Amino acid sequence: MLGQKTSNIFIYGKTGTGKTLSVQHVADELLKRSKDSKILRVEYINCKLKKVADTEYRIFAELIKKVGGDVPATGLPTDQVYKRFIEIIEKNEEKLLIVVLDEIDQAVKKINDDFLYNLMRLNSELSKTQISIIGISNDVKFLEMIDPRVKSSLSEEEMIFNPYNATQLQDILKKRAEESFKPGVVSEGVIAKCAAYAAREHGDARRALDLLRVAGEIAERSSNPRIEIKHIDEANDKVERDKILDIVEKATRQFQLVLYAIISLSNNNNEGIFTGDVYNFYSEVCKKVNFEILTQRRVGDIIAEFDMLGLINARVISKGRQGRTREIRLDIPDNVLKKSKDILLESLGI
DNA sequence: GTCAATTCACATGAAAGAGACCACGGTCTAGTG
DNA sequence: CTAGACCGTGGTCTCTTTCATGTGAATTGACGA
Repeated sequence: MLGQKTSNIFIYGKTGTGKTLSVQHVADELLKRSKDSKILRVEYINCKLKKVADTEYRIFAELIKKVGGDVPATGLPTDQVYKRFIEIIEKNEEKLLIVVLDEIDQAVKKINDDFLYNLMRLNSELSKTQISIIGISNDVKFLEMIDPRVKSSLSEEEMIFNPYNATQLQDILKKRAEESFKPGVVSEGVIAKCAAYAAREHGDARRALDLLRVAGEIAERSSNPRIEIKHIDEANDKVERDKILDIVEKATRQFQLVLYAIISLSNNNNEGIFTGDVYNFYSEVCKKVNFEILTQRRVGDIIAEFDMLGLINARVISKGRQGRTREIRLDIPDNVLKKSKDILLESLGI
């Protein structure tokens, strides 16, 4: 294996299907087998994390940090960072560096695919070290949107991870339950229910485990010795609720203003509301609380982001002569709505 | 009645600016011998 | 003379604006039956 040219690998699979875990496991095994740590090095980077690796600069900066260099968070020209990376790699003298890029599709979407090309091209500039890339993506169409040159070399080897089905999820959950709960705490039915919830979310094992954990916490708090099905339901609610409230709370002022407008409008109107309505209401509120009014262009983007986050459901429709617009429907469950609104009111000082 | 052109109200893209943050190198200043 | 403070320049990043172009169907108006 060593000494030969290594392939790049491209892995595809939905979230929670064990891609990351498998890669990490394989990496560990490889490291174990190469007794001399000077030969091989594996670095893992999650491209989705904001503030860590969502630009070319930051990806290289992160890589440098991982291989033992130091680089400022900003201020250097990108090619400088690039050069520094090469220097450090050469100095380290490992034979092979495996770079795992998790959620690589996110990075390419945000930046462009040039950085991938640069990364591949690095091999020709390095004399002692070889770099091999493992790209992990949960978007199949990802390969279609990148540069053909990059595509062919990235997908030298491809692997696909299929979502877990309910039975497999049950197995995973059972194993985990044995490890972390005393026998008898978790019943068969509870696990089935848990698995069913997660299977609905395209077989996300992480979510299933989360659910079980939270349900355990809930049961414990109500000093119930056993986890029951209702706890799973509660846990599902809670996980969902926390996710939403977290988004609402952490959003910037302008996002909160737009969301407030949407919530207010959908209060007295069950039918869909439109971008124009939202913008008007939003402007009014801005005037009232003395905030700068953003352009409609920007507000449109903000609405689109809420759609991505799942707080609203926005569909582009054409109303014929009345133009094209988004039809927006709030997608926050009732039991969270009030709390969300309270947070907004307080944060905006209305 | 039918059909193509028109029109609306935005969506969507691209480019560029403002302001925050930061590194680097040069210059100035104060303390030291 | 030298270490540290202080500046100016040039870079990135995020959020935003400006300008430009795209778009799907209701509406309109011309046309032919």
